[in-house]
Amino acid sequence: MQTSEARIDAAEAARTALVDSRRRQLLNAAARLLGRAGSQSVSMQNVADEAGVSVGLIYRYFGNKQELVQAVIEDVLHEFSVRVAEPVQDEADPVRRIAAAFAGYCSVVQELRDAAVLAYQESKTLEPEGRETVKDLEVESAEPLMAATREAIHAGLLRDVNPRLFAYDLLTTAHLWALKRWYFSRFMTHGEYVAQHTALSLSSVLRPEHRADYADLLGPLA
Amino acid sequence: MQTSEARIDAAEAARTALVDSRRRQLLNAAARLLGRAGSQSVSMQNVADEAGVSVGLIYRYFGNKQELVQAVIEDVLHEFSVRVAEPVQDEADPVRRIAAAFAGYCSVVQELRDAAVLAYQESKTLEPEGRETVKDLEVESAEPLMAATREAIHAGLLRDVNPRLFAYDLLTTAHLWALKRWYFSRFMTHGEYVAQHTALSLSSVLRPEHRADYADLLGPLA
Amino acid sequence: MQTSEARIDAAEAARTALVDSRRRQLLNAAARLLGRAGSQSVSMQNVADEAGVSVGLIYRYFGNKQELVQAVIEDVLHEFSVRVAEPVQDEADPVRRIAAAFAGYCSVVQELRDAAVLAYQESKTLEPEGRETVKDLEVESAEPLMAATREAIHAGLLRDVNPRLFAYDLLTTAHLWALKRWYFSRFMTHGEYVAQHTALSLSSVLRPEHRADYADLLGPLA
Amino acid sequence: MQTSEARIDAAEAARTALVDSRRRQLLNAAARLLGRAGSQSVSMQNVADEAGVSVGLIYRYFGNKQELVQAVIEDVLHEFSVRVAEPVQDEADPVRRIAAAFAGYCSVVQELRDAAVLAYQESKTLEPEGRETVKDLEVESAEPLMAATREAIHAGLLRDVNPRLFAYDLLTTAHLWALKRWYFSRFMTHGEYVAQHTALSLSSVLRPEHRADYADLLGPLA
DNA sequence: AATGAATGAGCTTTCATTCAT
DNA sequence: AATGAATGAAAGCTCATTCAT
Repeated sequence: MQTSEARIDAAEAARTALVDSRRRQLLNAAARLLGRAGSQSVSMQNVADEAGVSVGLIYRYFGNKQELVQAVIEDVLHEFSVRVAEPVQDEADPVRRIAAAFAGYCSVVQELRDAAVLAYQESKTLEPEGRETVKDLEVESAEPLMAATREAIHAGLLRDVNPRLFAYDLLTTAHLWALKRWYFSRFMTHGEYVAQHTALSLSSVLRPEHRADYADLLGPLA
Repeated sequence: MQTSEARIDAAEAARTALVDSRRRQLLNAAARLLGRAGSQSVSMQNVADEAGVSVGLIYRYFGNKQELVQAVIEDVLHEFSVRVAEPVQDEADPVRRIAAAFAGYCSVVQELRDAAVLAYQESKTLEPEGRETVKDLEVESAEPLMAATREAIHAGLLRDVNPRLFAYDLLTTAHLWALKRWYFSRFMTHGEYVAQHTALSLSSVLRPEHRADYADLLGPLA
Repeated sequence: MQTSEARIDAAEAARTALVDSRRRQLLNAAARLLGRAGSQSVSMQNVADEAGVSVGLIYRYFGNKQELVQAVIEDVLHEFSVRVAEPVQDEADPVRRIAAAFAGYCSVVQELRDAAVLAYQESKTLEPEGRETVKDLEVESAEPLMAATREAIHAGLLRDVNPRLFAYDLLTTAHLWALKRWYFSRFMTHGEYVAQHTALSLSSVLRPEHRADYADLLGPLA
Repeated sequence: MQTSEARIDAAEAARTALVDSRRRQLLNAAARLLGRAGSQSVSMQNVADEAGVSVGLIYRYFGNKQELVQAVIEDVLHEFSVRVAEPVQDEADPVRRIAAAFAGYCSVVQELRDAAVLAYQESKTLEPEGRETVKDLEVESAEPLMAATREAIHAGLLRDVNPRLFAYDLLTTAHLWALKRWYFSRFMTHGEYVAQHTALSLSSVLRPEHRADYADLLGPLA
């Protein structure tokens, strides 16, 4: 038997769930629109049409357009963090964990290409506060890489490199495929892009005595 | 004593000079604003105000807003190409030429900070044709680096790396300071950013037998 | 009792009715202004003010200014066709039907004065496609007159005149009151204008042996 | 030997001549523009370009755009009056003089088509005062026809028709070819248009006893 | 909760007009 | 007398936002 509070809680929960699903519906519609027609085409009317609701309804879930755009970006970055955490867990060797994390970033970028470019294009239009949040999320998404790097250095596998620098370079290298695909795709596939950047990065910091252990990752640079 | 033709030529020259200086004035004003905010947030009225002229005047020098944005971007990229060519010439050693070219890119980026971000943020908003021109200019600006890289490989100083990949990575690393300064400046100066990336890049491709020759460039990674 | 479908249909119908009344409101406001001044001198703001709505609203009902002007003209011409068809039906005698049709045109012109001038003044400013539609509508509105004329000729009442020429002359004569009222009203009323042109037109083509039958229409020319 | 006043007069005359030729140059340029690209295209810049002078210069000869447009229209109407007076003089018979005047109007209309339409299209945009002048010029151009009509009536050749009505009808019939050529040219040439309207008009007012004398003008209606 | 008609500020662009040269 | 660079008001149009239903 339900107490009155429990009933209220249940109702509360139901409402929250509804709100969340509406927000999700709208965020997805906006993301779809961005991917299909670019950020130019994101008008409130277009988002409403794409989501199959009315313009007015959007304002029940987002205070204004700014907030919606902000939410879309944060949503994408969140997706990033989540999807990158997985492939890293299985790997015991810290160097191989670096490679796995980088590969993870790259595969998410490849999949969310258009959305990933968004952060670079729209960040200027955000409120300072929102911009900070976006930056925080980006830094956060580099965490797994940074942890693995620190560990690898500590284990004496890598030279004494600044982990924040090294990790962020790898993160941006992953992003770079989205921004500069037009160039790199002229002479290499995304797979080659990932492999060769893995090799170059590790080659720059792997201590000579351990290079042989990671010949498979270094490829021709071994 | 002036002939009548000489007088006409002089008048022509004066007008051309005036036109050029006006274009420059407008390009600079627009670049300042576009660097600060995206082109979506910059109105022609804003540009006019920033340049201290009337809206109407802009249209005497640029057909429409699109053309103005395009011209600003091309102008920045041109500046890039020009300013980067110099520091490279003096260096005979191809590896040191790579370092010099990278340092050159980095110093131009540092100086034109806001403008340098433009190409990344606005290129998606350009007309396809204009986009191609921008891409061509960007690729062109990587030429000195690519030439030095090829030479260094040919001289047996570097491992067998893809020069297009290696050179473009360096180019984008230089650009990256403009995009991610907010992060890197938390723990390093621009000078350190340049030095450490020079070291990392060379470290990844320098053949072991030549590392000693470039200890000054490799720093702690030597 | 209403079924759910019936309720939806009712809502649909209500919306359609609202849309129609809005369109009408805007068309009337625009027609009033366009009749007074040319479309070049009439701004969308003017139309909005005249209709008592906002500029933005006009664009919900008409894609752009061109479309609005086009719609106003077509609306007037449609009104013409509709209002002219009536007075003709009752008349059995084809000659008297010509006179009735002409009188009909003239009375509509008199009533829609300003609007009637529109087609003459704006047709050159329309898109080619729209211009064709306007021409078609104008030709269509001459149909009743042309039919009556053909019949009268076939009945041997009129000389062998080109019906397309004769009918169109009458149509434009009716329109002409709107264009040249400033002149004709100096020395005659609209009623006299109609009577005397009826007389002149019939006088030019009535076979001598039937003139006496239509002395009432020929007046002093009998 | 010149007196001082004579010298001043001569200078005055020279200046007046220069002013006139400049005005002419500009009016012709504007008329050419109208004929080629429609009234939409008449901007001060376009007129200046067409005339091969600067925009500023136009304002030395016309106070503003309004005045220029007005002058163009008046110029065309003046041309009308002048060119119509000639063919009438040779004809002694007043009925044939009517036909000659009508033919004269028609041929001028045919030649100045685009310019003739102008009066109908732009008159709404003129100042009230200018509009009056245009009307006066139009009435004036009907003078020869009216005189001939009066004479023909007085000579007992025509029925007792209102000469102002009859003459103006003919004048507008001439104009009508410019406005409705798109229709009439479907089934007749301009020559046939003139001949058949001459026949119709005369047929409506010629006294029966004189029809035979003008069988050549009446054609099939004889 | 949901709709979408209505608003109006703000954008890009044009062009008549001025005025220093 | 002649130029044309410069101005800025005003146009057409868009779209974030509101609110009666």
